[in-house]
Amino acid sequence: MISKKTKYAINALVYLAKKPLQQPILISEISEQEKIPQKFLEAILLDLKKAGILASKKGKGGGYFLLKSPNDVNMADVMRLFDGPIALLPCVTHKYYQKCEECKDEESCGIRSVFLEVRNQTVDLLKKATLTEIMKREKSV
Amino acid sequence: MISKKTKYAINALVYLAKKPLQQPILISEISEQEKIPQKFLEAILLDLKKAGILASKKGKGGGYFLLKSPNDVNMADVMRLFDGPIALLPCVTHKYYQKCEECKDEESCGIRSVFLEVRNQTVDLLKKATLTEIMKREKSV
DNA sequence: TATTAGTCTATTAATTCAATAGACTTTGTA
DNA sequence: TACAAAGTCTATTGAATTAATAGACTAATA
Repeated sequence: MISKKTKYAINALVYLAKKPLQQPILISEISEQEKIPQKFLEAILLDLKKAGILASKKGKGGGYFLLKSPNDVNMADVMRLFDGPIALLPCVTHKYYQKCEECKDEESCGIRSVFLEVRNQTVDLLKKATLTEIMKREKSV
Repeated sequence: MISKKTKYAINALVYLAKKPLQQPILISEISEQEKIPQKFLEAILLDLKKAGILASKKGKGGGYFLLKSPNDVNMADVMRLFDGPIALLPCVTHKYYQKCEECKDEESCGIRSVFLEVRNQTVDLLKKATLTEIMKREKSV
């Protein structure tokens, strides 16, 4: 399961992606519309800003807006930002790699082979799932 | 990430699958060979027994052995047993289904659509990953 | 009947998750 | 220029989960 943080982040991003470019949206608006505790949301948006996905404007008339193109924001990146690795086993991640204690030879490990395949497929799908793609899927029903 | 419990369970199952049918294997042996804390392993094996995957024999000459055929034990079932749902979102699981608070219409939700696809692909792969399959992959390198 | 080996219940330490509180800083505008 | 709006930062907390440990109990075999 992904954390609430990640889910909230995705909801907020989709919400912002539907607004006009560069238009600052209040945290309080996102919080109310998407039913996300405001203080919690503040931290999330800040992280998304630090990651270069969002930008913000302070003071009156301020708020958050998408910095990256909705085409360039995918679910794999968002999940990694908040939940860490997507892989189900540490010996199968790229950035957070950790060797298994009990494993003699990693290359010939049947368990690893299975979970490597799962990871690759999942990452593939999540990378294709951009904000644009998510909005497209919404409309098509 | 899967829990250590699940990982230990898989390691223990693969270990048992390599032994002769019906031959009871000591908990202590599995614990040592697979580097799993013995007390922790006891609980795991008990759960696998309750799930009908393993059987045990008490007293001298006792131990655990596979009850199901290695062909019928797959990673999806094992993961579900210890870690619960495989899906990344509650609105996309079968048995643990929960509606999203903020979602107006589930059928047309673009986020859900993405994560449903991820879930289905993952479950597919994990169901094919039986103990037999894992052992086959080990040899093939 | 002693010994071996699995079963059961309870507890604990550590970590992570989700949320909250409050003070601080920046900025637009009256 | 001062006030109010709105984002930023640091700290804390409660709950839940994970990983592991301890110890008493029960069943089976030689």
